[in-house]
Amino acid sequence: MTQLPAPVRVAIVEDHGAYRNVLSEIIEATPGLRLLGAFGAIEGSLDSLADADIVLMDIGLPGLSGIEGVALVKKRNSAVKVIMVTNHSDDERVFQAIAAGADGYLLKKTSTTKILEAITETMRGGATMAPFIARRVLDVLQGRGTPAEGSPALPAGGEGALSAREREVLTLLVEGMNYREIAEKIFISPDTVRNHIRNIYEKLHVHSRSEAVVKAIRQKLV
Amino acid sequence: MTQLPAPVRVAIVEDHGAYRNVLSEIIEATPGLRLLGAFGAIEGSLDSLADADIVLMDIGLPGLSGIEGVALVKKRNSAVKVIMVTNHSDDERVFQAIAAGADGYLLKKTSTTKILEAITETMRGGATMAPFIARRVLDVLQGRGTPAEGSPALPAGGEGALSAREREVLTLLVEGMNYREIAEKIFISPDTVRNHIRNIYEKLHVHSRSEAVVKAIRQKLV
DNA sequence: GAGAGAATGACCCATTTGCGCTATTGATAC
DNA sequence: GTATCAATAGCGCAAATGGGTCATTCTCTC
Repeated sequence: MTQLPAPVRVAIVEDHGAYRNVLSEIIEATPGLRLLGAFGAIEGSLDSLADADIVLMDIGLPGLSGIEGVALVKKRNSAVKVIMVTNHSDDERVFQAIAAGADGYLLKKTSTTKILEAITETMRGGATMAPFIARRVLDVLQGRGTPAEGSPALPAGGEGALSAREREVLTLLVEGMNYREIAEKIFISPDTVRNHIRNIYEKLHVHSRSEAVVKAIRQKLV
Repeated sequence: MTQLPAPVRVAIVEDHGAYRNVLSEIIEATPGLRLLGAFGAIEGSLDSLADADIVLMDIGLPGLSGIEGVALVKKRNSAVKVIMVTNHSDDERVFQAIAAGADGYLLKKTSTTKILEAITETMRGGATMAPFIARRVLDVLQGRGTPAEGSPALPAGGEGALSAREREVLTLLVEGMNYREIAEKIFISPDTVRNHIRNIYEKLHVHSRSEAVVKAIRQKLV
């Protein structure tokens, strides 16, 4: 059996002390991996990072962000592989990090075995994405933007503004549903959906679905 | 204790008999999964595929390819999740399949446990990519690597799969014009406008004006 | 208690849309 | 030379949409 010729040198940048310790212990406890250092910030750690084979980089760092960190490390030494670690798959910075050259993307809730798998796969030239990250990447590649489901709680406040129900219907319009689908989704009759949409058109000064969704998106109504 | 309300219905399309049997046995041996059917080709299996929750689809099929298969299945029932299975990570069809709407990508050498993981993650709304596939996807998103020759250009790459004329029509769609208005604007017949829009829908994988304009805006096609 | 708004539901009707087919032309590819 | 493809154009049809009008219920507010 062929072992790796030398231990894989791993560096960690994570501002949260507890999680940094968890990661450190995992690395140190794994044969074939050597912990070069565990840091709380990019600043002051660049030399070590540029000397690593793998960097596990938190995306949300104080000072220089993880995104800037990727770019800086890659600039110093493009051979370094950087795996980003984040809390939320819907983090907008996912794509900024990818653009900056990240080699993988994990969620903090990822199991330790998965983290180790990610390291070995990355060293072998692959990349690892947590499933919910991969989903977002595929969505973007397929052009299905980012739904970002959630609360229309903020009462945008404009006069002549849409009612809560109307915003709800508009959101579903933007998602491409027709009258019947919207009706079933929010448990009202298709005719009532038509009425809501009618009122939305009037308030937005449009006369078709597509005009409404364009306006909704451009004005960030949804 | 709450079990899943119903087993996940899995269908398989794989022309290589031995591997098809392997996959079938894995599915049948796993509690919570039910094998709807294992087929050697798309032709004749579409009804079953459209009724599945998950389809494991070989990409290199005789007759209709796995890519065409994804598109057909998604067209029948967009709720079906399709996981592609391929032999080679450098298969240029990876990106065609993603564009066609694939929900995941595995290599045939992927272990059975990974396949089952992929199914559960996909059912939960995630996506799974084998590391060497993920690598290629990241490369493309980062502007390195190429989505391979003849394959349709990806949205991230810029112009997308739309022809110049189609983009022109799409722009007018976003501006809220109807068929007749677009026709007058660019001096072609309304029927031709319909044809262009039809082709746009097909390429964007949508089925209505509003879906198309949403995608156009989010994807910055216009 | 009257009035205003909202949300709900319904009917009619013309137009628009989405998609099934087919077909010709010109340019490019192999 | 043939195959492919974009662009052009047409026909038919079912479904979806947009607009008009009317009505009921509930909740606020004055």
